[in-house]
Amino acid sequence: MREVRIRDTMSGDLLTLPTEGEIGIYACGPTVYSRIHIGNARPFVVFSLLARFLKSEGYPTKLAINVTDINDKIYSAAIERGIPSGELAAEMTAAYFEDTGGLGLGRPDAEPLATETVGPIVALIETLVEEGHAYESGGDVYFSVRSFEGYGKLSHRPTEEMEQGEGDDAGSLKRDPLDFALWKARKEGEDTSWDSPWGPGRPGWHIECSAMAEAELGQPFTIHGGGSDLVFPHHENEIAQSEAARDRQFAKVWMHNGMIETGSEKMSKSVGNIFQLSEALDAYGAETVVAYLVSGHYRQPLAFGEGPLEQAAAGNERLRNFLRENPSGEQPGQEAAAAADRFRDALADDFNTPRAMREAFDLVRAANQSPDDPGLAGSGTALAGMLDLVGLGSLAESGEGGPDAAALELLDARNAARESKDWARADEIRDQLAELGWEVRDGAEGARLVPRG
RNA sequence: GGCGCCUUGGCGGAGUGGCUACGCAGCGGCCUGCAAAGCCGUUUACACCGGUUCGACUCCGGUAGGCGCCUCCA
Repeated sequence: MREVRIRDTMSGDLLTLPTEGEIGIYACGPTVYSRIHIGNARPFVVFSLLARFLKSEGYPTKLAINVTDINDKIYSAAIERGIPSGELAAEMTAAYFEDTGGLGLGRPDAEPLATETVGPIVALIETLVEEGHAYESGGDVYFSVRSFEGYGKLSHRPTEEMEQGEGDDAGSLKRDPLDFALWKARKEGEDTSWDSPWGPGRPGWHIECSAMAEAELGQPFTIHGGGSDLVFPHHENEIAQSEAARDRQFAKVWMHNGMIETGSEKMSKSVGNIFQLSEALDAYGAETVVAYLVSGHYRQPLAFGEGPLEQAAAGNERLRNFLRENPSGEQPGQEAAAAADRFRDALADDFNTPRAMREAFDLVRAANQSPDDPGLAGSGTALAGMLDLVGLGSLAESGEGGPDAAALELLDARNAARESKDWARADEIRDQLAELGWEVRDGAEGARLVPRG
């Protein structure tokens, strides 16, 4: 079990994860009012792979990624579509599962829905009201920011000059412009609501995550993650709610991923420069999308575009070529095993996936240089294991079956042509094989067929 | 205005006070009947100006440009 360190947003320090007890990870998932874009996919991939790595290191780990299916945006999007908001949310939740499923990384250990956590949410708000951290006002309930001393400690903001809201006109019901809604009374045109001690309504943004995180992981839990754009106000407010209510720490480590950018601008629905995950998967495939996402350090912004995606695909091809020639099976020699160790070391050091990938590529080059080096024996086995950690294990799979009879017949014919040095005929057959989707590679041990990229 | 971050070779993107990141692309070469794959070499990368230092891309200060959050946002 390696010592794993993660950069903590609150302290700015690299914190070592505890080696005792369960590692609980809560990552903020999407608000389901539309299909998710590639930027939304980043935290899903980062935290899924982090959990995978921790489990492989022997850490008991539980990853929870929520679905926020109650939100103003859902109401407005449903009205626009002319369908019930519950229907829209259910549809987009299903689309989210399908889109993220397409990444081939499996599911998180828990995927709670806000609509299924209303009971704990109401209970949490009641506690806050009882403790004097929240107050009812016209059917709404607001969190009293000034009642929580630590407010601002995550985002490092002075409470002066802060105001917040969800863009509605509820401000007049607040005692203080800093306060934010925990519960919102049902309004005209809203077709879903839940009963509460304050009348029918629904949870505000933020409170659902406090409730779901605690329900799934307890409090405190180890890592709370999400996009860096959630630091304020979302995560700041989660801390305020949970710590004010329970009087103990909420999460030990705050881990935030950087934004995906197009033309140095954040990909955002409001900017209109979005690229849906499903589109990226359709156009490039899961392996390319995952390789692209692990090509940069999770905390840094990552440039998006055709170039980066195609480069990721080309890099994958290099790895795939190697794995084709060096299938898994043989035990890794000393140097191959050392490369795998360094790969894991890089992941243990603030989950540095690009540095880990360097180890993968370095191993490929070394093994290609010295195919007979006993220390590098079993490099294919080592590499496949490394890549599996970052969701690219499928590169080691041979794909859908070998060449069919027709292709093999052509290959035989070409071999015969080459035998008699009939190069024109051989090249002609090579073209025919290309049309069937096979690329011919002549090697020392004869010609072989490889699926064309 | 407040808080924070960034600026690396054609592109993407790590990293370190002195030692090749890596990948992609280009160019030259090796191998090959020709290709492909692979290997080798290659275009002296660290925004700018000062400072600290024996030595800075890597620390400090400033300049320019860019970005994020402060309102919904992964």
